[in-house]
Amino acid sequence: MDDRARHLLKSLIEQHISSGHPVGSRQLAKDAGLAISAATVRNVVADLEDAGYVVAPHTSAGRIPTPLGYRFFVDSLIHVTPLSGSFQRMLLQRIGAHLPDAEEVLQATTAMLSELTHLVSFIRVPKRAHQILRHVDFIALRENEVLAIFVTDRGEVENRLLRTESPLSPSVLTQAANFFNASYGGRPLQEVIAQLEEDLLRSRAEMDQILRNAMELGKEMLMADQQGMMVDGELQLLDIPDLADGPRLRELLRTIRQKRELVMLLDGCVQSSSVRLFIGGESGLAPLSDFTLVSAPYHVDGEPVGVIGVLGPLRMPYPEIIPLVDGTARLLGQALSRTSLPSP
Amino acid sequence: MDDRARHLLKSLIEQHISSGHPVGSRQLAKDAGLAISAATVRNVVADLEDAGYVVAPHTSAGRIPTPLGYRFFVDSLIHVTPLSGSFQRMLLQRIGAHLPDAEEVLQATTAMLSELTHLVSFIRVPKRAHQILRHVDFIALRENEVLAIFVTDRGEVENRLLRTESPLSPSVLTQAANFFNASYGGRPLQEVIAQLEEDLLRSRAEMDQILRNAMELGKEMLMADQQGMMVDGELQLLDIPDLADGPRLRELLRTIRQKRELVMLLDGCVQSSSVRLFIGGESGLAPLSDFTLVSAPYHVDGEPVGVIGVLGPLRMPYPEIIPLVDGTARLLGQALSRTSLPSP
DNA sequence: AATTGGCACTCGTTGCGTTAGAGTGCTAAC
DNA sequence: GTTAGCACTCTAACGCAACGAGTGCCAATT
Repeated sequence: MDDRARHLLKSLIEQHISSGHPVGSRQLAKDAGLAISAATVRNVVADLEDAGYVVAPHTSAGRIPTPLGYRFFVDSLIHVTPLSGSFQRMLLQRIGAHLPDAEEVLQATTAMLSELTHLVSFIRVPKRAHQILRHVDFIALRENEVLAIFVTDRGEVENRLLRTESPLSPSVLTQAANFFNASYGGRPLQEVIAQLEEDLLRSRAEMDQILRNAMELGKEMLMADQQGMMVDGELQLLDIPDLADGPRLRELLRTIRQKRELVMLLDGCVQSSSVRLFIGGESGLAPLSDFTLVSAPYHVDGEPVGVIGVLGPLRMPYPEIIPLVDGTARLLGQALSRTSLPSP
Repeated sequence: MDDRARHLLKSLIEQHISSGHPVGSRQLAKDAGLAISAATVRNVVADLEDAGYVVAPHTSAGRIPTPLGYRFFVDSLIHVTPLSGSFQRMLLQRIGAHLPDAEEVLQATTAMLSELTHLVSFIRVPKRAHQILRHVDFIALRENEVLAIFVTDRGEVENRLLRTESPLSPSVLTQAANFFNASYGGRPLQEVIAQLEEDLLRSRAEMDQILRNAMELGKEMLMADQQGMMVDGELQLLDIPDLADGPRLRELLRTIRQKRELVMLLDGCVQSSSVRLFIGGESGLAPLSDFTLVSAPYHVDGEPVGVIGVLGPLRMPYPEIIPLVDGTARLLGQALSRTSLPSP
């Protein structure tokens, strides 16, 4: 493909992104800024169609980009410019306003991303496997109910009500908690679970029951990761005039709701070095085939722990969206990292 | 209004609820089961229109009920039959499956209600004011960060990261927690807050800082009540063919999102003796004027603590919806009450 | 060999008149 | 008080023609 064709394809896609309509040869010739007639444009565009980058919705209409066309566009036709320093500072301020509560930070970040992009945004929550178990508590609530509380070094708290077969006295519970803290405290959650599993096989002490329950709670905490995803801005989807309602939108919303598939998709991006796009059917998920997903992993203390992203129509302003998602991911990681806390 | 008119109005509304179309005199005469001609029906319906119970969308169409018509319908034309025992047992089983975790119970209940009614459902979460503070913990996470954890007798846990000005040793924190538990434990949250406020004025001890923070956490727990609402089934709104998209739907979704107004509305129903309906504009909230809200308070241990409800188009199957909401409220209260727990 | 203007052709969109049907209100008869 | 009949109204659906945007192709031009 020669230079002129690339330029025309770029111009065509840009026009279609901003107008939403199919782009005709006449308009394209005018807007591309080339000293070229509409007829010549037609020839070139016909080649682009043969190559699969654009299609005509019907015989006598202009062309619109195919997913392949968008892919080529983002890969080879545009170069994204990083966010300006002042803009970054603004975002960071907005994200960081909710420190030190990590959950609130995540919520604020999705809300912000959705607002800035006018798209649905989501965050794959940070993995907990490497968080360190800081504290465990067993609290007697009523006769046969014990509340188990796990606290990690990042301030995440998970709790669960346990039913016990026989009433346990507060002193037994305190003892159990002390033992627990001594044995398992200060170690990564993942290790704790493994250790618990092993210990349970060996010992058959009277604490079995509470140990077992605690282990399950620990497992649940890790398990929660497997469906930990925050979504914001679903309403933005209703504002897309193109696919206004249609069954595809329904399908998409349901997919977002169910999370499972999306989470699997996102988890494949955690190790990516940078921003990553799934345009149209590239994700392999049927309900996404009319949409584009832009994702970027974020790192906490150097470890890639989660992914943020936005989801919208194929026709989205990529040159703005991509740096926004990328930048937000970096800033989020920065905000959540230990080093971000002001030293005393 | 005579008996026949009542019968016709009832029949008209039932037909419109099931078909969604305006109901004409011919159809109505046939379906009402009266030995009456269409012409007679026309006369009666004309009176009903004068009385404001029905309107004709345009000159040569049948009639559809007005909000006033629906109001009369639910007040005087139908009598709701309670849910069957076996059905109640089924629901209770589904609700209770998630005990003893109250939060999960609430979530399961909204999901169930939404699924059964095919409407948006929501729950005003139980008020915490009367819950008893069972346990407080202060945990040192890092240099200047302390995690405060409050536990109530119902197993609700709230936590918050506090920044302290100077590093606090674990022993100081333990001491603080012990003091806290001894002074304030076992009392209703509301009292705890009041007491804290008072104590803070008097003492100027070194614990001031942590006390103050703890008080704020306690306040936050109560405050959280003020916007505590769960929503499920927003997607159901998209299935309403009538107002398919339109700006009203958007407006409604936004209102649901913002919660504030809805929460205020619902709070007005906590003291109601039973199920309560807001048909059309009756709520005074403009975005609800094309919808009906059905709410019912639920009681925990005899105290009215929250409200559940559904939201849908004016044209909803009231004779099914009303007992469903009412029954679910009762069962939810039952599930959450202490007495529902199997005694040892 | 690439480019361009011209031209016939296609097809979606828009606007308009026509028709069919449903339903009403009214009146006169029962 | 009820009913049948009838003229009238209004919407929804359909068909049709005009319009215009856009294409593809060909022959002429550079």
